[in-house]
Amino acid sequence: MKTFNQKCYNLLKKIPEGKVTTYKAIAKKLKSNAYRTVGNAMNKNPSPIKVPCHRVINSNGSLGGYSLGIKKKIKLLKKEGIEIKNRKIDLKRFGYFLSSFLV
DNA sequence: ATGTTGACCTAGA
DNA sequence: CTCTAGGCCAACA
Repeated sequence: MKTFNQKCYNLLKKIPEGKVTTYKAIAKKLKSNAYRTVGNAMNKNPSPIKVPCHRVINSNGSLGGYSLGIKKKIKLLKKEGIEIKNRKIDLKRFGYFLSSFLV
C-alpha cells in the first residue's frame, strides 16, 4: 500500500518540462482535500531529481517553497522556459493540470 | 489513540 | 500589499 506521499511523487513524475501544477490540483487528483499533506510530502521529498518538486506551486500562482531553497526553484523553473513575473507564475499558460491533466 | 507539524487555501479587515 | 483566523488532512512522535 502506497502512502499518500508516494502517490504524490508518482503523479509529479508525469509533469513535463515547461509546465507546472498546484498542490491543490494534486490533492484533487488523489480525491482528497489534503493540500497541506501534499506540501508535506514535497518537503520530505526523497529525491528532487526523480521527482520534479520544483514544478509545484501555490494555487494563486505564487511559488510556494522548496527544500533546496526558493532561489533554486526559481532558477530551475526559468531554465525550463517558465516565465516568472513578480514571484508569480501564470497558471493559465503553464498550468499543466489546469489544461489537460485535471478533469 | 492523541497531539503536533506543515513547501496550503479561502476569506475578511 | 500585509495580517489574522478558520479549515483542511496525511505523516510522524
